[in-house]
Amino acid sequence: MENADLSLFSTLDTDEVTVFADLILPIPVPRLFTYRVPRGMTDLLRIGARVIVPFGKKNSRVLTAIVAKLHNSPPTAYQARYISEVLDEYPLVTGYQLELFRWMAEYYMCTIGEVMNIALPSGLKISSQSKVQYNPDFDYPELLTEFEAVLLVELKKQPALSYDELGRLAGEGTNVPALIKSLVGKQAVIVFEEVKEKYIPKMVRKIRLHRNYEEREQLLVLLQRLEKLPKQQEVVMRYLSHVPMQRNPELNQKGLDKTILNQDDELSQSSLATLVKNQVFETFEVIQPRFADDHAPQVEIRLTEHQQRASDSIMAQFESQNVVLLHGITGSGKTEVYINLIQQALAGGSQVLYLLPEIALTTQIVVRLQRVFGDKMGIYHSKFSDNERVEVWKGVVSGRYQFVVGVRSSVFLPFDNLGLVIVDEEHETSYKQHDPAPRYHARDVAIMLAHWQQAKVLLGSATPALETYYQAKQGRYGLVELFNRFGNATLPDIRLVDTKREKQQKSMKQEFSSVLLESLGANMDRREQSILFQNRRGYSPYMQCEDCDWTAECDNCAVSLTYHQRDAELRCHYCGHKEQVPRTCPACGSTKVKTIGFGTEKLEDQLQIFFPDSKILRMDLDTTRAKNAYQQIIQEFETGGIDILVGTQMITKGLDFDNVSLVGIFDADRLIRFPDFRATERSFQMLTQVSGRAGRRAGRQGTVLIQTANPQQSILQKIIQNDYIGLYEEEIQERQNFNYPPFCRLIKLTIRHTDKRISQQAADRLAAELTDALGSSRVLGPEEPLIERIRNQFLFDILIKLERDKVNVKAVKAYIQDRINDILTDKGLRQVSIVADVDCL
DNA sequence: AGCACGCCGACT
DNA sequence: GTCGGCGTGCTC
Repeated sequence: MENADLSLFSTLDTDEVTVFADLILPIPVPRLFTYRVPRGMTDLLRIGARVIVPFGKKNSRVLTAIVAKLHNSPPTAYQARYISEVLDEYPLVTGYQLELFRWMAEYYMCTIGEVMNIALPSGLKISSQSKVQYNPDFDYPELLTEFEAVLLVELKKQPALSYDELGRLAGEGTNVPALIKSLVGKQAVIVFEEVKEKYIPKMVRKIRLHRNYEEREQLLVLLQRLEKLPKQQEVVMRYLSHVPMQRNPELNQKGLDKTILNQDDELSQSSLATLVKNQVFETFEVIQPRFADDHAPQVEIRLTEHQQRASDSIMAQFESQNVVLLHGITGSGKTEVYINLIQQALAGGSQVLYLLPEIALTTQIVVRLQRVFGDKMGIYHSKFSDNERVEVWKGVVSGRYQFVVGVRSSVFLPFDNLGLVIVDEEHETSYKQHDPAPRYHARDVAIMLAHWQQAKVLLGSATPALETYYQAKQGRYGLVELFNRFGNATLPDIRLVDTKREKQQKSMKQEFSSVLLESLGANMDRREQSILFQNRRGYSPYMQCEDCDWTAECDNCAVSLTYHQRDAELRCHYCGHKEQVPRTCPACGSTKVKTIGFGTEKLEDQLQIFFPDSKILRMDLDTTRAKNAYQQIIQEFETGGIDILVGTQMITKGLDFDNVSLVGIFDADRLIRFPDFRATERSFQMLTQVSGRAGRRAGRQGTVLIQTANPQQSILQKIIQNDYIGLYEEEIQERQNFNYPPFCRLIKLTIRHTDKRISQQAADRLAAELTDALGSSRVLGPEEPLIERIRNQFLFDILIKLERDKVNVKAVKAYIQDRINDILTDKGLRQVSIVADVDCL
């Protein structure tokens, strides 16, 4: 450290050179920020550690930053400011992550600050909270208003208060910012920033017997002594029943959660208090990990012959491939294979990451994994509180969690020794982040991540993304296929129901074909369960006047409003706008305002009429908003004697019910005809996944009924035959003919502005410039998207196609970014927003 | 992103 | 005459 003798000898030693740090700040500005490292901090500061810095004009903000680089070159153009605090003694962000951040910013055309913002749970970013305190040097009381004078007397007694706290003190209805401004002006108070860690470890109060009573004899003496104090004796006995220290005296040191001991009665509380006072018990606090240690027994997993062969084959292919695709039909028992591979990787001492789509994670799969891995497994999920996410992050740093199951964002966890990454349901589009940048695809990021850490990647799906299967066919990925259902369960019998014919025969009852109604009835009689799938929530998607054709539309978006019967309102599914249901047509006054089309709510309604005695549940965004609603519905469906579950696509993912033998699918045609080059692939995936919910138990074949007006469609035939490969071959040919992924990369540019002409103008100019540089075959548009206006912003899309290997993608992206920046700084095109979505889906 | 600075309408 | 609306520009 500071050594006087040494400094005498050194002419220009490093201690004398000012150290600068290039920092990643959580703001969307495409560069790092250079700060000075204060003298005493230089030895302490590591790359990857978090620091607190002042930021903005007049240091108006306080931000958490990450050290990306340390150096000695002072910036020439400005005076660097000082770092104010170091938050981490050791890097919180690993070198691999910094590399990942840089790569993502470049690849996904965003800033490194945006990556940091999404990567770190907000509990690891500091909150800067303004605090107000009485100014001890205040001496102009004559300036104060009467109200302020009264308030100040109170304030004098208090420690520093936050804005909110001051507001409460001043009373309801006070204009707090104005009050503070006034008080600050009169120098009556001081305002300052208090920096604190947002993350608060959870503390648990525990008790244990005093050391004196750990010996068996002493304990007996104690119990003897308490003979006359039955209440106290009972408390000790209760403690001993939870902590069997007769067998193992060391258990006492771990103690017992205080709340367990005095659950119900207040009497035991006072008895306990006395025992603590008399030093029979002692209390202590420990930091409680937020994930309860359930000491789960290590369940032995037995693989079937097919599973074992798949597992062996995957391991063999890992010898020569970094990525292997496990293509296994629904219900083939991929999870057991995963578990087997995870165990092998963990035994080898490396970390494992298991990615699941958001919804699938909340379900049975986690329970199954927990039974095997117990508290060694971390769970990273958006439904968890921020503190819990920080816990997992720190647990990965400390080595507590070698294995994490998580959603998309868990690719950002600070792994440094990954051996295996599993991406389950690899085709799921929810792996692609849409809204805030970085618009990343977790599957692709996982592959990069694994590449840097020399880890292996296993992609799993019953219906792989076309891109993925193509890579496997090209030999760039390994491929293992599982075509047998677990425990010899058979695949469901999938049948098409011709709704056009039933309509002609007048045998349709509302949305239900006679075939479906009969099957539902028969299924109920057998006390078996059914699932109905309609990928549309609400009661009906349109409300229309029969006389003048007026339809209810959103004021802010170019979409029709959906009628929600339960809340008796019209809702926009894009901006959340709500309206009352009109009694008469707003345009012509007619009373013949009808609903058109149907969603899950309407199906539920009609079902209840057809089957008055049945128990029906609905699962969609509207019924799963509450915290645990999702699990509750699943639980109720499993155990609550429910006959029918009606749901949107969220029922397609990862649910595993034994007693479901019928699946009904509505409006398959709408899925198939969706105007998008991926519509066929999507339909196949979605319909196959829903179908897979039927008949997962061995010895009984499930039935799937797909209602369609056009049973001849080739894709429906493929679904019936479970012919993924046939679909792949047909579809890949189309993709090649029209040059779509996997034969090219797509970048979608979306231009938005409240003024349609300005939006159009910016889009035209951008498209023209890009066409000039890239050629017209690579630039499509601009064109209005299907929904041309959202939240009062007019949208235009430009699609850029870059063929693989032929184009310097890096350079093209940089060029596109330049053109975008040109437009954004053009005086005439102010406040247009342009968003680039790389590898858009 | 968020915050300050700066230039035009309804109010003590 | 001021408070405050939000357009514009910058952040080490």
